[in-house]
Amino acid sequence: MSSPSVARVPPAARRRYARGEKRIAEILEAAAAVFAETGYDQATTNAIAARADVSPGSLYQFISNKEDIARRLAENYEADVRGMWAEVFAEDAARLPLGELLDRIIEPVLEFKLKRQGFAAFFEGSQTIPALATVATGLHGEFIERMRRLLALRRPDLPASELALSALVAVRTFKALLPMALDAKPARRAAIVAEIKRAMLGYLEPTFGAVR
Amino acid sequence: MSSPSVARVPPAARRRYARGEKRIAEILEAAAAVFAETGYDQATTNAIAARADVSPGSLYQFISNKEDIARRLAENYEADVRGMWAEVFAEDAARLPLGELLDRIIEPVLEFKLKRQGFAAFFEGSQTIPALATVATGLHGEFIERMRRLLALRRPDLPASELALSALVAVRTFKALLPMALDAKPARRAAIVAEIKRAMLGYLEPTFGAVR
Amino acid sequence: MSSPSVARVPPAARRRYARGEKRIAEILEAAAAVFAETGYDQATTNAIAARADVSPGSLYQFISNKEDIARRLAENYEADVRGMWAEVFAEDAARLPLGELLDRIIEPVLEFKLKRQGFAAFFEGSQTIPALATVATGLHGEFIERMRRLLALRRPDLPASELALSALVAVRTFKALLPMALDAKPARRAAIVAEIKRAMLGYLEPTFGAVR
Amino acid sequence: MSSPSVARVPPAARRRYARGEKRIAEILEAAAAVFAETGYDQATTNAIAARADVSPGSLYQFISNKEDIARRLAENYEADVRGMWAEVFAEDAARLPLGELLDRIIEPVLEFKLKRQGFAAFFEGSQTIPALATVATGLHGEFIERMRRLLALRRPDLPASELALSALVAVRTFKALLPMALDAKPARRAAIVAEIKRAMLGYLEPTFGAVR
DNA sequence: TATGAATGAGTGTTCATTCAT
DNA sequence: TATGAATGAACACTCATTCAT
Repeated sequence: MSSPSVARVPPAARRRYARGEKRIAEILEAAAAVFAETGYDQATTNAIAARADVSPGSLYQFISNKEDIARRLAENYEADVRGMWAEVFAEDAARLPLGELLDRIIEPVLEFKLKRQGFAAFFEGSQTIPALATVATGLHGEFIERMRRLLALRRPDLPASELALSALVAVRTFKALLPMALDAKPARRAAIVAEIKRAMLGYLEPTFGAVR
Repeated sequence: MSSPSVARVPPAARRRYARGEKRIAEILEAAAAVFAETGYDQATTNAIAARADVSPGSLYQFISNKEDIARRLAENYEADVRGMWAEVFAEDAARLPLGELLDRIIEPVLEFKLKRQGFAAFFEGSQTIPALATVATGLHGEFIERMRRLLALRRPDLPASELALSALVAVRTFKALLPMALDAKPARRAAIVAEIKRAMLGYLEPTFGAVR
Repeated sequence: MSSPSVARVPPAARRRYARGEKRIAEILEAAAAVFAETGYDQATTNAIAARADVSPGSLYQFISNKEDIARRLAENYEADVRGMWAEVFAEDAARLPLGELLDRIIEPVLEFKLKRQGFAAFFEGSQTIPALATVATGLHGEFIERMRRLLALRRPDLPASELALSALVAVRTFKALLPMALDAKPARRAAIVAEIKRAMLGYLEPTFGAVR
Repeated sequence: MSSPSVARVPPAARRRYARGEKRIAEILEAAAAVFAETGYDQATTNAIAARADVSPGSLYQFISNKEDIARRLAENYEADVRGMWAEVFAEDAARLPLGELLDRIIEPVLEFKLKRQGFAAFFEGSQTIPALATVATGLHGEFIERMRRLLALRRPDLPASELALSALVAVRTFKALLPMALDAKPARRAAIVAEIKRAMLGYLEPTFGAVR
């Protein structure tokens, strides 16, 4: 997860602080795994503690309750997603040929989700846990919005509603197809990615294929 | 939910039996609502009993445990889906022009899910509940398989792997886009359905558009 | 504890209701004992359940949490105290000679507290438990107010502030001395009661002894 | 709190020792405040440590456990009470007119309790904490005994049991009325003290008023 | 068959105390 | 000596399930 900058702090304090930070990271990592395996409700704080090789009490030295763990995970995940997006949706993206643009998006998102395997799926499907639902919904909306802006730059002549709908469909399709690549054996992955790209191209090409 | 055939049973026993069946149906209906609202883990058997206007003890006259409720719901749901599919994927479907074929699929599935609103979403997202996961995965696989067979009839010349992949992509895309129509205000629904169709056509047309 | 009137309820429902009532009474009795022995904080709900010969879960069939037990105990105690007062402070009390008036008060209060031994002491000293503090403070204030009114009837010529102060002092003194009688061996009790009366007479006589 | 004599110890050790003493004093002061505010059970050692500006671990450098804090506080309180009593119950007290004797007692005790406000009340009401109950009971008994001796000097002719009872009643009454003065606004205090004195005089005068 | 009280294992959380640094 | 993270037994409370009526 993203590590905050460490500077201008006396070294002793930093060491102590760092210990706590490390523990939190361990706990969150354990929690991510347990959540991914069993779901939020079935996940017991004791199981998380055990997985993090920590006593039940230690959990509460750093987090304030079970939902707080979820919230922190969500926030870390959110920050990481934003970090990835910063590169994916860089300024020049709109000027790329559609095929290259899709490569530019599919590749890093796939890589990102591969690294977070289980948790990403858990996160995406957690509409019943308020702490996660808010973040997930927000990120989803932001993804669509970024896509919409990209499409708008290519076809400023299209009505807003059409642009919005295209972005929505594109993002939903993409999110639905990506797991095929995630779950596939590495050897098959390239072929599946190609097919995902083909599918998206098929949908977007007619309208957004040619940049003026 | 589908009611099994009732025949060749003495009338008194039948009445008793029917009464039990009715109770089960009430309980399952209540459970579907509670599950949809709160999720499986948060749903308490007491809440389900209360909603079904039945005492907690009575619940266990008809079901053997909480997971059993989920299993029965899943089985009923499965049967209903199969019933719908029987019409959707009738013999003549393969001979339809692609556009009509898509209408034939999209329309009833949308209608079906609209009727089961909350539960369908709950069912789809319950990977952590074995009783549901099995059925959901099975149905998902079957949907893909049916789609694959349909495509195979249209292009028997294509290699099996390509057909399988196309079916997979088509089904996933469809499932990902359908909620847009489900969640939309009724007035917007037709437009969204049209866009869903356009998206799927865009993907399937090049390969499966023209039946020889 | 005060039992609510039982009437105009179908007998079956009454039996069921009565069972619950009995259980609540048992639980409250057990709780009163445990609270009296260990104090509110040290008292565990499990200990209360065990003492009531009931499982931990059963406690929560009737009460909603630990504080609720305290609240109910306080309310029952309050009701019982009010019941006793109704007789003690009857209309004619103000016309009694002071000595007889004191007998009229001391005797029933002593008897009442003897029956509730431990709990009364616990109740009186529970300023840190909001559920009890409110009731205790209220009852205390009411006791003083009743005494004040009694004294006011005897000496309507005295300024209000003096009457209030006398009532305050009388009640506090009485409450402080009563435990001497409670804790004493039964044989000594009469002598101590006499001394309590003498002490109060010594304070009240000069001002309120002679009714005009 | 009373500071033990410091002498005949090498200066370095003394400084260290003194430092420890200071820490203990700070901790005990913090504990007294926390106990007074929340009660013994609700008071956490962490809260005490924080209030004493000390880490939780450091607490145990000086005290051996939570009850030990209470015990030390009780002992300090006991010592302070004894110190006050030494003056109050000096040799000449028995020869004073009763009114002056009461002044001699009421005044310093009131002042003493005013200085210890919260803790005194906490201390007095802690029958469930053995470490405090013992000391409180002991002090209470000692107060009565001192009073008894005073009364015995005035009326050596009275039977022991009567003297004991009078002392008991006097002390209990006094303790019950004193809080009225403690809780009163300073302006009202003198009037209340006068009333307390009047009440006690009313009880003691008849028997102990005139020294032979 | 229906009821709802009864059960008790299990949950999240706290906190007095210990211990590595 | 001082720190504060670590510990783990306990606690209040829940809920799927059972059982007496």
